[in-house]
Amino acid sequence: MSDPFALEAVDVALSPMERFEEYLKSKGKRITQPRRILIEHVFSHHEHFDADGLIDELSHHSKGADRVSRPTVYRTLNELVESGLLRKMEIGGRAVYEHDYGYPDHDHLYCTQCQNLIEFQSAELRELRDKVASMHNFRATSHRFIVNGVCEQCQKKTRRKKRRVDLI
Amino acid sequence: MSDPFALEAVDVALSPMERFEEYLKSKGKRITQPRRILIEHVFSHHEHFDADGLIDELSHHSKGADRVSRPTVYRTLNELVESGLLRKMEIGGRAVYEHDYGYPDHDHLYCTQCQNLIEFQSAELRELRDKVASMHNFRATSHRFIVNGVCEQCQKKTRRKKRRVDLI
DNA sequence: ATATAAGTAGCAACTCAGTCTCAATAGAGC
DNA sequence: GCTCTATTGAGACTGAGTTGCTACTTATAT
Repeated sequence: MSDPFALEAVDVALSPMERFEEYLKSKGKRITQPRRILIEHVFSHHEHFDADGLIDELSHHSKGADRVSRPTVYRTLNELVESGLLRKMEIGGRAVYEHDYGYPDHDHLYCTQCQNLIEFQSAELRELRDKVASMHNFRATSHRFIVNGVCEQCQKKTRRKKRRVDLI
Repeated sequence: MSDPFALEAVDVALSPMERFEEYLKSKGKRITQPRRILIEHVFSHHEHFDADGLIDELSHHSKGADRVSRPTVYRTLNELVESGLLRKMEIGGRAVYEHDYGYPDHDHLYCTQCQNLIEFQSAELRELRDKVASMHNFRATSHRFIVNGVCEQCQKKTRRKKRRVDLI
């Protein structure tokens, strides 16, 4: 049973690794082992993630060759955001990252119960944003729209719990 | 020359102080001097502010009677958010507060150049939010919409600077 | 291949916002 | 005023993220 709202990846000419190499070269930076490990890791699955998780996986629980230190995880995440490969957002005072390169623009529903992020796309939102911006002579470059609430599953769980309580 | 988009305050039965007292009583909490000082201070002007500013004004540069300690500033801010008097948001990894009680719902344009927040209201946004939410069987309770970009004044400044450079 | 120069990794120390502990104090109700 | 309990303030602490520094890689020239 597939999610009818799941977002499709966008076709891109270069792999994330290649794009990152372009970026590094353009900045006179070097393609190093830790940077390779990190980007490989980050683009091997498509979930939202935070620095802490990466540090756990790459720094704490890692044996020799593919270990990356804490500062380097942070440094490289910043470079990935800077280069447009990742998008960073703050949710509940916590930095969360997601793929940007090769992934369509979208916004999020945030379930305050299970902390899950649900993605959605809306052309109308973009239009609305640009309309409001132009009304204020504001040159919009990006936006962050997060809807807080309770997702379908958590609503069901809560209802079930309530019913159970009612029986007592 | 007044801002044609300035938001109007909403009429409310109780003053912020009175509302806060209601809240405190309902929670078995006490109406103390530091809490009074803080809320008085916070509702005496209508800008966006952060904990740091309050600490500066009330904790560092304050003489005797209306001094409030750093932990108490943080504690009370949380209570003010909890009680619905203030709204908290994260911008650039930094917590920013604004009046909620007696102030209409709105969202923000954030100028990445001068760090200013411009408020705007949009009924359409609310409708759009609820439409998207219901499409996902999501029960929306609130949202945060921040448009990043450059405000009118900063655009002018930048253009001027560019022109100056062009002359060289 | 090899030397060389410059960028980078890792460590540990640091910063900064926010929280916690705890002893002393001050509200609220009697 | 007295008592009980919430609260304050000081300082210690936490956790995310950053920085200074030295040893090490990487890129490039030799």
